[in-house]
Amino acid sequence: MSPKEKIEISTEEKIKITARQVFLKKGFAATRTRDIAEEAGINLALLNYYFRSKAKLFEIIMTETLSSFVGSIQKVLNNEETTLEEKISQLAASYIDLLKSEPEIPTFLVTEIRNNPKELKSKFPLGQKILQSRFYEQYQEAYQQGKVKEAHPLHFMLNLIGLIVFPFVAKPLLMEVSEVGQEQFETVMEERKRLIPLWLKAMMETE
Amino acid sequence: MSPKEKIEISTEEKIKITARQVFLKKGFAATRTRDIAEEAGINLALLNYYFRSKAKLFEIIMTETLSSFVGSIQKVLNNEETTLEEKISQLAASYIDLLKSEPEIPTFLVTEIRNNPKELKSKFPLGQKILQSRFYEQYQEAYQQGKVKEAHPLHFMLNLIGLIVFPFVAKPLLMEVSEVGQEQFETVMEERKRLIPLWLKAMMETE
DNA sequence: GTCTATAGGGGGATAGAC
DNA sequence: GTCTATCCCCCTATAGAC
Repeated sequence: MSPKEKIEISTEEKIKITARQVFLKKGFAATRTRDIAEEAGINLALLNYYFRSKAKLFEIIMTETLSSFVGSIQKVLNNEETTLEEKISQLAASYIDLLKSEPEIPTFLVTEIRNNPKELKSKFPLGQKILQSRFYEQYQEAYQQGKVKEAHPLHFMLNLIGLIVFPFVAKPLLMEVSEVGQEQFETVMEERKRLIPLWLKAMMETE
Repeated sequence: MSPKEKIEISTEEKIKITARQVFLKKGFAATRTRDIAEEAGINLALLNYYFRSKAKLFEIIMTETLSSFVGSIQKVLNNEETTLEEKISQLAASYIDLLKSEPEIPTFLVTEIRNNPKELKSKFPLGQKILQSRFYEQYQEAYQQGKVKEAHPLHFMLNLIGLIVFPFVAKPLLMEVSEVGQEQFETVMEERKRLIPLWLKAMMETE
């Protein structure tokens, strides 16, 4: 490749990128391969040439999306240099940034897992990874030192993730049903980067 | 109708009940009218005889589900006899009870609104109803008295609803990805009836 | 590799008998 | 009202030319 050469995206890559957008937006069932082909500016036959079937293509997208999602979080969870509080702040900030750039991810995952709950666990032992993380260790330490009041860590995890993710799940409904617009939503999410760690601290000290 | 007569469900009603279950579980796009007919123990043609089309049937289900959902909440929001704190407790308790009996509702609403964001607003001016509620009035009073620290009420609403609803949205993923089972989930949700009001109070006093 | 044309099947809807 | 049989469209997938 000469240095002058324009960076061209291969047809295969173009299909994948487009497919990702469409699948994220509409979900597997509601997506037609024609939508993808059209939007990618290629012929429908090419999609099958490269990926054999809609299902295969979808599985690739799904796996890659989950991998990068899980991977990005694991780095934070297992950082040996940071305290529990710092990890919470980092999680809130990086999660929110990620979801601001791809707000459809939570709804996408929720609907696709509903329709196909199988095989996820074996591929992504997420629960296990959390339980084995430095993050979880630090949480347990805090609990033993009496800094955390509520016994069941499930509450803590639900609260941490829910406070971050739920607004994105509720966003379409919220924007439809109220006067909240895109700009205001983003402002509020920026504020939450700061607020969520404070809230969680206050919640953890409550019984 | 003689008093002795068994209470028989009309075919129309039977279709509607079944359709509701299937739609809630799989969503509009992934549901086949054949699924509904089969599970209702009737013939496919009957479905169209009574409801003309899949879309019409779906719209009826959707409207009724939303109506009862919204209605049940409005009663709590506009109760003149209760304080803000009591309303929060009641909302948590009755919402959680409702969702324990029909846990698919949140995911259902989220996915269907994504696929069809139109017309919801006009039919259910939910945002407006909240802003005009006694509940919201009391929240504003609390804010003016300095009991609530954070300026934007959107945070408060997102937190209130998110703490209640998010676990149900995350439930399929949670149960797939961890060792949490149905029983444990229900126990945790019962605890949250008590905890959410406490947490919210603590959060509201945090800046 | 990329296209056109078409096969093949599934699913929503209807005609018409009972 | 309820059924069987069937239509027909839409969508996925493939065959085959270029």
